[in-house]
Amino acid sequence: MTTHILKGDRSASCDELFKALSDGTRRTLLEYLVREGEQSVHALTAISGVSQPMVSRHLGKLKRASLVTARRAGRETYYTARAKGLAPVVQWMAVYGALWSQRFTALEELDGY
Amino acid sequence: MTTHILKGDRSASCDELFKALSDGTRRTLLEYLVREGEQSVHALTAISGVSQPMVSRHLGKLKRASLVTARRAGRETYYTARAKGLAPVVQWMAVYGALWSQRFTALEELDGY
DNA sequence: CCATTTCATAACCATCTGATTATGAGAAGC
DNA sequence: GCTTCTCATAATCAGATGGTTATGAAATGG
Repeated sequence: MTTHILKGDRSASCDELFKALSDGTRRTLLEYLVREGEQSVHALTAISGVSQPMVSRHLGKLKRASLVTARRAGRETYYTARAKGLAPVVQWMAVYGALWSQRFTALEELDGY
Repeated sequence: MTTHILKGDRSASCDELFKALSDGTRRTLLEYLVREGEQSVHALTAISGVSQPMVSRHLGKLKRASLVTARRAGRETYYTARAKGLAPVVQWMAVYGALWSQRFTALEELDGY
């Protein structure tokens, strides 16, 4: 009963993760956090192209998807990208992407990046 | 000007891909196609839990995201999972997941799968 | 203490999206 | 030829979602 939990366990977090990643603004925020490290809402608003309340809401979704963590310091809130948050999606990719073609051959074609 | 095209090129397909993958029913269809190979709309409807028109529409989205291909044979249409379709997402993962933590360490924790 | 900064929440709106039923167009079978 | 099967599209609808402005709470700084 421990193995073979393809559905039911992962799918919930996968759903939240894929949904979180399916928005361009959200990905922009996440990408910026990954590249630049911990950032305040203020800084994120500056680069997001949307209003501050919207940034807060996007960050909230990323947080609920476990893709970021928040740290309050005075009046600022600093958000940080959370590495392990992507794990369920990576697993999904590994199962279906790999099962289905060569094991992440595409990774070798990255070069430029 | 040739390199550093993180945005603009990939983001379009990434958006469509993540959106396509962000729906549970769509993932179920795709997963089934990956595991069982080419399937008719009829067969996919049987396992989807939703109506046939909805299955057609979901397949349409998967097709536009380049995740499946369609082959008409008589009155049936057979859909097939398309391996390379995931590439942009895999690349995104590689760039941000890797840049951000150890290079896909999560993959090593797959065991059960 | 008052003004300002920083953030989150509320109220609201337009649009997208998933789902349904109804319909229509082609193939197959009798 | 008529019926049946397979699929896609149209018409609709409820609810989620991205966006905005307005507001409020809490911390900082004169």
